[in-house]
Amino acid sequence: MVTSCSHCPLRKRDAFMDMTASELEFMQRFKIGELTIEAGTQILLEGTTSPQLFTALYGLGIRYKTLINGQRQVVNFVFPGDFIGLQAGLMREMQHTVEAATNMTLCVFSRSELWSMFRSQPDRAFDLTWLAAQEEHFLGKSLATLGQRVGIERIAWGFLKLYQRGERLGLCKGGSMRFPFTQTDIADLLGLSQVHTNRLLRKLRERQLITWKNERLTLHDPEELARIAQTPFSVPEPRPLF
Amino acid sequence: MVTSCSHCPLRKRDAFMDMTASELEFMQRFKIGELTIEAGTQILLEGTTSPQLFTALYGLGIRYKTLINGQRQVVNFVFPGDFIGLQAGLMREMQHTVEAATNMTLCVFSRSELWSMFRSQPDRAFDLTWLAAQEEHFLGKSLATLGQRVGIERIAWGFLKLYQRGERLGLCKGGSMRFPFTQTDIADLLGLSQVHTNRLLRKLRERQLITWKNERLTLHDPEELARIAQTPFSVPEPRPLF
DNA sequence: CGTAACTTTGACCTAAGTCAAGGCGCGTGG
DNA sequence: CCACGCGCCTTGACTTAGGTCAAAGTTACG
Repeated sequence: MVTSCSHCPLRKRDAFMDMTASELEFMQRFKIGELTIEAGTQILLEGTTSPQLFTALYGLGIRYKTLINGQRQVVNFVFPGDFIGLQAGLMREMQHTVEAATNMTLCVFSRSELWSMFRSQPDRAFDLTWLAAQEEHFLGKSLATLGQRVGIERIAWGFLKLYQRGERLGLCKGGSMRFPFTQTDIADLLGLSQVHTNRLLRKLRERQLITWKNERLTLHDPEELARIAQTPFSVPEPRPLF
Repeated sequence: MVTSCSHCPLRKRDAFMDMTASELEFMQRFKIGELTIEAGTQILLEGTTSPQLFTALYGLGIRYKTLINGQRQVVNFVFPGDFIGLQAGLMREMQHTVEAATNMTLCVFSRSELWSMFRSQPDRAFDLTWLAAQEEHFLGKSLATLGQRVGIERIAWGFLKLYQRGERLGLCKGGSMRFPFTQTDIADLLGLSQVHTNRLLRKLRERQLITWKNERLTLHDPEELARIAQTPFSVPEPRPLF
């Protein structure tokens, strides 16, 4: 049973900007189905193309690139509301793999309709471009983190950003959120080894800043984490939902 | 004296995709002037907005972010044909600073016309989105470099990418290109200290892989650099010019 | 000729990587 | 119900890439 866009559970959240009736109508036509997949499954594969584009409706995922020697760089995590497949839609092929970290539900869109969207829905096209620019912005921040911050700062930064995204989406209860990732995921995100990541986590735990067990992450003192990470503490603004 | 888009010296290069007559006509209207600036000048400033957007016509520049402790992360270099100000155009403000490394000439566009472009020129809007996705792709690769590669690999990667971009634009003569950057720029690009960068450069010089003096960079063996960088050796495809 | 920006080199230090072993929790199958 | 295997986390011992500090050499330029 496919949810109609007019009943989309995401759209109502204040993390997302409102949609006009005509936008909504278009999205309804653009949407061709819903996909439910199991944790660990790959959604889109680096180097391939896909006739489908997605938006995460429910669940968490992970985006990563694989180098030719097998090393892995985690590019970002996927949260509900995130658009998946921009590159597959616009360019020849995906530049990274997207994998489900939990069971996920995805909205499915038709790639071939993307071009018609640019013709008939300039506001939606604008939003999509905005999303791409936003992602570029985030990657720039990540780049600065890997290039300029030391281990403990990176970890603090990573957890803070992750948590802020979750919070914005209303995914956090009492300072804690679902966190289905491994230490290796965090290590590959931040350019650290798994062993070193483990030791840095211990430091944060000893300083009572975080708790992480049973796939739940709790931040006890986000401001202090922000201080360590040398980053201003701020909540993301509303953004278009795609 | 402002060059008309129909005589744009960039558009003819095979690095860029062709433009239809109607696209050309639109660009002509979209373009409101030309800006010539001196080396060292800032074009757009992180955290500010601008009524103008630019395309680099001539010269080289550098994009960077500044952290609150003053450290600098170079995000990318600016080559002729690069669009400057996407974030200022779409989002509230710029997320990084753009600075001229040489004297530069820029095409100037009106920010307020950007939205009308999405309405009236879907193909141009599509191209702009493509560009944003392309930049996202590049930043992802940079992220993987900083996160997963060791110093010597990073330097080899950086030079190779830089050179390939120059070559694609026809900026290289006999294996060498203009290179108005400093060791500190390279260090800040790759997340290394200036001193260590210097030592790694010596290694590359000793192995006869590069020559760099008088603001000129020569790659003597790009394939070997690609091998060191663990990256496939490939030439970028044509892309839309904005 | 003097100053400033950039590069080179040496000496030293430390953050982070590697290797290796052990522990813990969980699911599967005998 | 136990035991084996597997994935993940933890910890110790050791090594090393790369950072920091400092000084001297170069080059460009007013």
